[in-house]
Amino acid sequence: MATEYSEHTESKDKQPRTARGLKTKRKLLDAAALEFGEKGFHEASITGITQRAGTALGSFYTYFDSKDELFSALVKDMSARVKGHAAGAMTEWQDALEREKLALEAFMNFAREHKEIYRIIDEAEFVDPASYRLHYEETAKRIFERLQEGSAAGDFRGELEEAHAWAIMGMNVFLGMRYGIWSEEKSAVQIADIANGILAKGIAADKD
Amino acid sequence: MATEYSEHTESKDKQPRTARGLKTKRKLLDAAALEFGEKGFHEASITGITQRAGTALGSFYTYFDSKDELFSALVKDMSARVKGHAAGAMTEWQDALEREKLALEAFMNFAREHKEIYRIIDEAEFVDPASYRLHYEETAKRIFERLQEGSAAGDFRGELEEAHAWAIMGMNVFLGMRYGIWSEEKSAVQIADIANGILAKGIAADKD
DNA sequence: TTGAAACATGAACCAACATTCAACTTAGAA
DNA sequence: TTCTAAGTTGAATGTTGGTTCATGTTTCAA
Repeated sequence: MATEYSEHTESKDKQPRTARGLKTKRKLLDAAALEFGEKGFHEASITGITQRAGTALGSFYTYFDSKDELFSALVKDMSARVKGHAAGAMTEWQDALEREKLALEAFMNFAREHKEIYRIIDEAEFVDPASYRLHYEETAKRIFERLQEGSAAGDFRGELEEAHAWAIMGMNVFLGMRYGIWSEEKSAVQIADIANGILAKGIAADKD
Repeated sequence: MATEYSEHTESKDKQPRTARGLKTKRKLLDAAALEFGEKGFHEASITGITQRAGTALGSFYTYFDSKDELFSALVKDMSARVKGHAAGAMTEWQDALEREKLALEAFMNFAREHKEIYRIIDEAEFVDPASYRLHYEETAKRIFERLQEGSAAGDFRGELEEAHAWAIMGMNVFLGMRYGIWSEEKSAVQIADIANGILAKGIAADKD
């Protein structure tokens, strides 16, 4: 199942104009996601990408201006995919706390199934810092909006601010790395429960 | 004030044997931290490093086998420095919760003062994954030990596990990036308070 | 059917470093 | 003072891999 890639920032005159061209470009994009995911940006080579895609080296430059531009396009697409996957998972929930649990659970599962996406976004910190920043700023903004809704609904306390969203995001990202990418010794649900416990009551001793 | 660098894993026959050699090596190490911090591993060049250090290109290879080996040495040293700084800040505290606040506050301040260290450790994920992993695994272990001490002292609840440490670490790292490296719109104390509030009571509404 | 625009191809080009090395200088022990 | 090991130097080497381009093939509208 081939993937849709967003086209926002690509140079105007490199869009495929025929069905054949479209297919080739898609093969290149999918191959690139694999190559970058496996080897990282600098170890990855255009040759490697075109070989995986089964096209000639030169064909790459029919659709992309440079290795960097391709990576950039990929980051933006991966970012959108993560976002989409999380949104799709947060449909049925009783209260704001449960919604956060679903968000983390979805993220964990997504990371496991698409380790290459995780790596590409992470590496953007160095290859395409603007996209990296944008990705996390938008993610934080989305979390913050959920927090505000939660406060309004009486599920969360009232004084939450942006930094709370960044804290939650950091939690999620690191748990995703450790228990999603590095090892799968615990289930996504188990991890989501632990994180949710922190959000629900912190880690301090019950004083009753 | 020149910095001490640990020597664990360096090749045997490259240690300086005179005061002059020691000084040159230190200049190279300090210059490398700057160069890598500013440009990142791949954009950084040996030429750039030796120029900053004010030595000849060839002198680099008197003390290091390769660019990778140097980076590796740097990561291990930075890791030790972060650890040391945090430890130094966590001396005076009343309860385990306050200790965690001090830890984050120290980390925030350290990140601000040494943005290049932050970047070097982060980039190790791709340049020297083993060191990256080790850095975070050891940090998590240290946090987990504090959590256990806190539980034993009755400050934290009892069922805390390793994943709680990873969650806290993720929180800290992301807050450090956003409010330490990217901008300083809030003070380290403000951020530490917010994170500590999460650890103390979570984000759920008070139900009384 | 046909012709021009799209697309495909891979050899060749080229610039950017990391690394080597042989000649030279300095340190410091005896 | 002398001599050898340690350290310094920067031009030259070599490799890697992104990018270009001239040539050949396919598509599809007219």
